[in-house]
Amino acid sequence: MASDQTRTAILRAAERLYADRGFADVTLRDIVAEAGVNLAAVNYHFGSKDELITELFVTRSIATNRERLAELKAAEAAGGGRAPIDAVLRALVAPTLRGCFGPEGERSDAARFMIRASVEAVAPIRKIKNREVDHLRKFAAAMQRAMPELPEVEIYWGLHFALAMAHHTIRDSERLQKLSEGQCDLDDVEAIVDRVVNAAVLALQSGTKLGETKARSRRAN
Amino acid sequence: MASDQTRTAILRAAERLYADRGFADVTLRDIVAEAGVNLAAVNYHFGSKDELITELFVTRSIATNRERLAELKAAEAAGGGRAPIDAVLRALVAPTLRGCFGPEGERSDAARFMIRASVEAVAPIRKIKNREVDHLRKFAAAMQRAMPELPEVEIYWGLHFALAMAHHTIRDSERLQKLSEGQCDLDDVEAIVDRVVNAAVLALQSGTKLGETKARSRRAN
DNA sequence: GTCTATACTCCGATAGAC
DNA sequence: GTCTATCGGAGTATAGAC
Repeated sequence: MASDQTRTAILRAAERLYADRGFADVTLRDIVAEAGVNLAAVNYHFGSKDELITELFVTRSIATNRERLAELKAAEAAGGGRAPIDAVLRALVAPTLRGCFGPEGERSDAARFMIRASVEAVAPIRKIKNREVDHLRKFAAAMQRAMPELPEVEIYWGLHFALAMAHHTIRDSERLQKLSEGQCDLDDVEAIVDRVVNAAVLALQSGTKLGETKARSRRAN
Repeated sequence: MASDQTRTAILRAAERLYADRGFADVTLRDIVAEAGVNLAAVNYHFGSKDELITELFVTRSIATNRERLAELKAAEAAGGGRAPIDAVLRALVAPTLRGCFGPEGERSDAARFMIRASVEAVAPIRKIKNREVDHLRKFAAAMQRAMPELPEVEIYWGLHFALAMAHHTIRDSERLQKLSEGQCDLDDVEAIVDRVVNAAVLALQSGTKLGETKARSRRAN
């Protein structure tokens, strides 16, 4: 059981240091010093630095995905197997956003770690995100139930754009703050969620009107 | 003038190798071998690996920003100092998207390098992107001229979401392909541009209707 | 001014003793 | 399971040749 203590100590120290200083600035030697364990223990317990990062990210990712699905199930149950489109999109983006935003001082190591994971996009984390497709398919299906008349391809674009706005808000919140000179309030998580959901719902319906805008744009040139 | 040859050889080799294999897998020793120059030449001409990457990215970035501004000026000139909102947003996202997409086989080293820069988000490139605020402010101003009745804060959110959709489409095109099983066509650049612009225009107007959607969502829960 | 050879520091990984 | 010692390879710094 001393094994588990060492393992856990490494995980906690790594999460905190990565959250504080980012992936690029933290070495395994920093982590083991913080955890009070030996350097070789990392490779013994995790195999490699990348696999340590993978385990940290997967753990948090699974928790977020669980929340997402729970919200989706609840919304669909309330609607008798079919949730309105904004509720589906809310279930998709809200858990991620809630996990990252909120009053800056109160952010947990886990929250700040996930922000770093979005911003720095290190190799092991990119690999995992590319395997998220199966999970996303469940939301695509729910979106189709919500809008059965919409062409399937529009569903995928809409889902894609919804994630785009959510993740980009996490990743580039600093630039948005600077650009707006503080006018965009990033401390009110629920307001951000409303904003993203709202924009995503409209974006979802925009694909079917592509001909009109194209014509208007061409006329302007 | 031998100086310029060495410098240029390093830049070309670096851009090509980074485009082919990504930042994480390419070392300075790979680059100097490809360029046929000595290892120390990199530090002599650029100072550090990060500054080499910075120079590559800044060069391409300036070119893209020039295209963006040219399109914006043209659109505003055609409208007598005021362009329609979709033309402004098109000027913002089209040059970036055109530079990255198109038939996969025909992509230049520069295009593939910029895709890598978006996907891997390495430190020196993140720093530059955070300094792009001044450039974006010109588009915020043009957006305000196009929609003078819209609250300023909505302009910033709209600009933010437009960039979100454009960049996320570049960054996660692979996942979108997999999710849609090839239904989302990423070879037709202009269609992607139309789609992003269209969604961004609608997203821009969504912020003012926040109260309504919130009420609808709450009712659904 | 340019370029080269070489050495230095630090990283992640591993073999083997305990 | 844990630790020591060490490895190859990374980016960097510098002395000196041209």
